[in-house]
Amino acid sequence: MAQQVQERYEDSKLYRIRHSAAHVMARAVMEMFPDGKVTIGPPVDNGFYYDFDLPRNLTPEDLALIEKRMRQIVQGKHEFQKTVISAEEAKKVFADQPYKLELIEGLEKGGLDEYGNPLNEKPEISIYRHDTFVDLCRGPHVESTKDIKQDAFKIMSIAGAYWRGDEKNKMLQRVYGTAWESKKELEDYLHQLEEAKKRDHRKLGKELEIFIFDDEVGPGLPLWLPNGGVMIEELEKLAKEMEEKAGYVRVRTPNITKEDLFIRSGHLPYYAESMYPPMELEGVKYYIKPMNCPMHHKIFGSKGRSYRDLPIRLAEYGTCYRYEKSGELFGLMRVRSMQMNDAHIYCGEDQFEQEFMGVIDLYHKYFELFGIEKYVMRLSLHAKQGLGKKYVDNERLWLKTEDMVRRAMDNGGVPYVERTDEAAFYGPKIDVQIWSAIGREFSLATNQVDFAVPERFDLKFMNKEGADEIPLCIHRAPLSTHERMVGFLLEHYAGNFPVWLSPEQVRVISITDSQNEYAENIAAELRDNGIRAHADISAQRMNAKIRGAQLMKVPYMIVVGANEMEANQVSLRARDGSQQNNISLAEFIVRAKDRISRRASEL
RNA sequence: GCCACCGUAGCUCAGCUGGUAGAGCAGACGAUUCGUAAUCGUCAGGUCAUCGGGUCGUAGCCGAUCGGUGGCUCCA
Repeated sequence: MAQQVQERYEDSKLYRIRHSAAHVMARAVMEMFPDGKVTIGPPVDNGFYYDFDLPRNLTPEDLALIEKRMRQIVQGKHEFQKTVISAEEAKKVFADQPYKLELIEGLEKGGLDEYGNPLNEKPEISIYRHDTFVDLCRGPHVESTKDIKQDAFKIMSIAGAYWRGDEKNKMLQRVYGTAWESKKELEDYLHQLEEAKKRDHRKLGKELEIFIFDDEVGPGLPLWLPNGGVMIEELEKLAKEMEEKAGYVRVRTPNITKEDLFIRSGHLPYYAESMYPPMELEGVKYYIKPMNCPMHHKIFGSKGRSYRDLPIRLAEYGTCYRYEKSGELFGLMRVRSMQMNDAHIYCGEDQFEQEFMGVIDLYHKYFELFGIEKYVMRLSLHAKQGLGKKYVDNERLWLKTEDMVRRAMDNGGVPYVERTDEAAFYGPKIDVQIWSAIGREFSLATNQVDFAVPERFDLKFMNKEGADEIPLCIHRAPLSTHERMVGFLLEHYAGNFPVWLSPEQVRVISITDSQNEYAENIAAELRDNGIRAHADISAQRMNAKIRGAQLMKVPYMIVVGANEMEANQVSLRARDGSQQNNISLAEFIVRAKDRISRRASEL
């Protein structure tokens, strides 16, 4: 049976509605600011935006007025009319619009699109008109403004954005809007945004007492609270088990190192901006490490290696510090201090595919365990214009290693998308892209090929022919950093962690204080069995205790009253509200231990 | 780093256009001894982010700094 082909967003009616709504918005804004300059206004996920260069900053009141005016405009039922014109004509139409003139130049000269990226062929130049407003635009649009439902769009926010996405350019004002086919869809979307806010890891992290930030410690430097500490311990335990099975060995390396190491690695010229500045002692500069690789390279190079020893897989949960710009920080997802689920695999070229796919396999095991389904594997490639700047200047090796990765993924039948200009400076990589609750995209895990740095470290092994050979290095971090992973898991589970990951696994609740001692004994016995439990013997009523445990999303509540104590039993209430009354503690322990040992998702 | 917005008790928030602060929860204490998501009462808690300025006077005005939020740029 033929599989139904999903319509591309670019071909959908929704896309045309949003693109057209952007034009209508631009018209409303230009009415307010006749001297304002327009730039571009494309559809995006869930909506659209338009970038303006205006004589003054827009205010929230302005946005309300713009939205109101847009409603009037769409009701005018103006047709969108396309006209193909020459570059000369276009320049006349947009004579007082410098940004449009720049775009026309780009189109005319050799095909640059609106973001300044090269196009394969010289495109035609077209303009779209609705009523009084004309915009340089390749379309497509809806037929008439009446296709934009006046109650199915909303202006969302105002933000700064650089012209053509380059921070050297002027900052424009970007107005974001959302538009849908019906009022219902808009309402659903807005509701969904509200729901997403509830599972924002920054909110949950505070409520569940996972981590905090403190002004005196500094931005981007999370303090892990006891509950967060437990999760980290569990994640490390998981990683160590999995890596041991997969043939990794563990190493440990210092947090600071002499400047020389990063000069040799090549990180300093590429990476200095993201590093904390050096400290100088007795004439020697030391840096806090932003990554562990160079030290692992030193360990590999610390003795002679034979092809018989390869692959060598060095693993470490290394603590790194990166000076991310202040505006880039974002809860736990983007921090300045982090612990990476790091490892470096040194192998020969003939072993590459197996090792690389071994890592991908590890990813899949983790994702299955966590039930992670919404992610995209991205093959991140170099860009020619970045050679010698962002990327090591060796095009031949770039193309070769990119092809090796592509082939390995294809042979493994693993779906992925390709993106240029996203590689590491030393080689291509597979990034696992995920989205935070509020919709921001992040690379969770990464699997990178390094064809450049081993040579700089003079790493070698003796091959079968008795000759020195430079190994390839695979950098990988399937469990990301503790920071990003915990942030992601908070949102993924909305704080309802599986039992093995839950900071507090069991809360024992006494109904009256006659059962307090019984409750404490039960908690102690659970702890003897390796289960994280404590008794709530506060003077609150049982209902309040249960509420407290539910709010902290404790998976199991053991309730004990006079009946249970009399019969030497317990009653179980799980986080999902299910109950199992008057069972033996031993029976519960079997259940809890089963879930924990299997790292099961069910309660 | 850039643009915009925000910063009031541990937390969530109220405080109209300036007349020197209030609630709920949490906490302490007391009472209550209770069957699956909040028992009642009392008390304690803030130099309204910080610093400077304007004003007879401000938590509400202006400026700077620090921190946060939404984007941009950048990234695990």
